[in-house]
Amino acid sequence: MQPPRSRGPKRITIVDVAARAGVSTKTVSRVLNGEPHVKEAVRDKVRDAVRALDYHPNVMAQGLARQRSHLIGLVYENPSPSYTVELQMGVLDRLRGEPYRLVVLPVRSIADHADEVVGLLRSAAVDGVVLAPPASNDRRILDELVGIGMPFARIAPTRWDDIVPGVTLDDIAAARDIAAHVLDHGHRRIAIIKGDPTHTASDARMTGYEQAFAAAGVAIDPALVLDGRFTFDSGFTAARALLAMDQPPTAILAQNDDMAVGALMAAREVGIEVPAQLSIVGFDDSEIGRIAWPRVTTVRQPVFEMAVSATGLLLDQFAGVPVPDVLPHDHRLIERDSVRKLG
Amino acid sequence: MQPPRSRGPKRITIVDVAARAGVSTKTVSRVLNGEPHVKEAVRDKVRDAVRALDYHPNVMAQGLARQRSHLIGLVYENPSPSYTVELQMGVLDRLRGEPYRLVVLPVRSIADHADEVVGLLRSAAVDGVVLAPPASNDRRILDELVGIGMPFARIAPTRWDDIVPGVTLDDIAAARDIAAHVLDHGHRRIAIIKGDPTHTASDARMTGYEQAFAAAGVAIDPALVLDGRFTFDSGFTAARALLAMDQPPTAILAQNDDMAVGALMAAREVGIEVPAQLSIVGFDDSEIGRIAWPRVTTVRQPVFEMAVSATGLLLDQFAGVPVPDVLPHDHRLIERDSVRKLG
DNA sequence: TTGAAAGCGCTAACAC
DNA sequence: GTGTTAGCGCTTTCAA
Repeated sequence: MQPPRSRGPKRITIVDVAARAGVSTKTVSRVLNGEPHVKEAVRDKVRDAVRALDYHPNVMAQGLARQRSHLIGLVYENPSPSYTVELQMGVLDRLRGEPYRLVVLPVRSIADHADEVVGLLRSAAVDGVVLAPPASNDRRILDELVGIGMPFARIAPTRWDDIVPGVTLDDIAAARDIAAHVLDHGHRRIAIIKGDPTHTASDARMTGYEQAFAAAGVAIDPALVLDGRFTFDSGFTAARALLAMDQPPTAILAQNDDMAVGALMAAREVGIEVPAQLSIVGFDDSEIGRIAWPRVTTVRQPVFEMAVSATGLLLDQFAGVPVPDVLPHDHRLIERDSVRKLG
Repeated sequence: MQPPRSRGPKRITIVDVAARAGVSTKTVSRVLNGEPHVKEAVRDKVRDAVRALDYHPNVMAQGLARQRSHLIGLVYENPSPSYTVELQMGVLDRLRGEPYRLVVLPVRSIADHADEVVGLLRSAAVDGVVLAPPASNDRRILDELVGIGMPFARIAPTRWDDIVPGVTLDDIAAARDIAAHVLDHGHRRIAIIKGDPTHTASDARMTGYEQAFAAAGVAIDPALVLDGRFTFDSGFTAARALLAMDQPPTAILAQNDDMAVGALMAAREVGIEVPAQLSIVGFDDSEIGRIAWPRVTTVRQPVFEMAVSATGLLLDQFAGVPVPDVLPHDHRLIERDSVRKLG
């Protein structure tokens, strides 16, 4: 294929439409934007001209003139694919039918690149941004955003610092519930696979676990607490180490479903049956936990719905509608087949 | 949260930078865009002013002036999440470090909305677009794109019609290989779960199956051929129907991995063991097939790499570099644990 | 109800 | 090397 590929003939502009309809460009603009004060007859003439010429407004010119791009950004890290997918689907779902497009802005490591994120947003010319964890918890990013006056919506931050709006989930309570569930089933030698240490959710969930252990009067064995990365592979690796111990745990609390399924795979590789010999629970209620075998018991975090809500928060800000500071979302224990009653 | 949220003080423009640096706006522009013919001393002055003012170019103004948005679109349907994720990651991977952003443009049903796709692209103001199947096969979309001179790259179309460029995979050969693999293992009563009927890949893969069956002298039983949708659920449903038959198949060819894993789940629900009592194979080599149990035998389609290549094709077009018409990618049989030798 | 003209912030063409 | 002057295509005063 040869390069030149000229951009075709000259583009049709609002001037052409105005000329053809015999009106001014301002009138065309009025019709296009549904503004009042145009006679119906004139409206029709303009619409005919638009159709006849197959006119499409130049979005960048519009953007320049009205100072908005009709683009929104989604900033996220990429640890768990299942989380990311739901997140994105939620945003897209809310955007359906709205005159806004989604620009995806994955950031390798928010912790390492926090100072570049806002520059990224400016250069992407987005009107606003949905911040997934851990960006939703990054003080530098938030402060800068407030500084330049760019609207945002925070997803599931672990602390607010009076920076709003956002949607929330009680990570601590959710983690407490799932840990309590495992403790209730008689497990005492329980391992924990934490998420990415740079995500504050990892600490929040750990806190929830600790509360449940304390309530049950059980001590957490530090030797059984490992760091993961929220990925399948990291769960696999951590579980393999755990299961190779002299005194392997009877249950594993993984801080998300990807890692739980990774742990499942590790158990299988060494011939340990779940849940017969080992119980495993996750966190999130991702697709991956539903299709695994056995299906993993988890605590549901409504990621899709939170993404929908957060996007709504953004759209409302654009519309000048007052928005609530915090939109809470509920977690829910989902009992499936990966936990067994002990003793 | 209250709405007004003023857009802050007036934005800093190139004029401010020029004034502060004591040069013309054009010179600032030159420095910013790394153009030659500027004295090093002047360059420094401009850079200092940029830093001091925390100046960020207005992307829409740039876009309007140079007639490019630095946005690229990705058009896809959403049947298989695992496919979509890999696709998107491939595009994003290629875009890393490039001054282009990705706008995701999911379309519910390409077949039903083909005529709206190009309008969508225009209104998204993208410079070019990566077309995933089935959009990459839609003649209307392609013709319109050629008509308005918008660069594109087709991913794995099943027929070219001289509309290039794109990346390709031999769906027929890949399907033939995986079917032959199952036939080689002695299976004769083989069911087929096809993909979405509106995707031409479904027919191409079917053709590959037929060739393998013909070569083995085996007839395809039409009663064992069911339509799926490329989703886990559709694979589950189809397999359940298959396994409820008086004479259930001994093997299932699913046209992608999501459906294969769905079939796996269906088998488990009725107590049929895979691969002991039933062999199942997929197509794609998606993440889902690797984490399932047993891990599913499949034929690899390098979706990620194809997305990378396609995006490269687009960037090269922007750069005016001549690009190859077709970039072929290879498939590869991946033997795992879901097929058993019969008899 | 409609239009003329002045931006929006940047780059391109052409001087100097 | 550097600056001047037009646009890019649309929306917005503000008149009429």
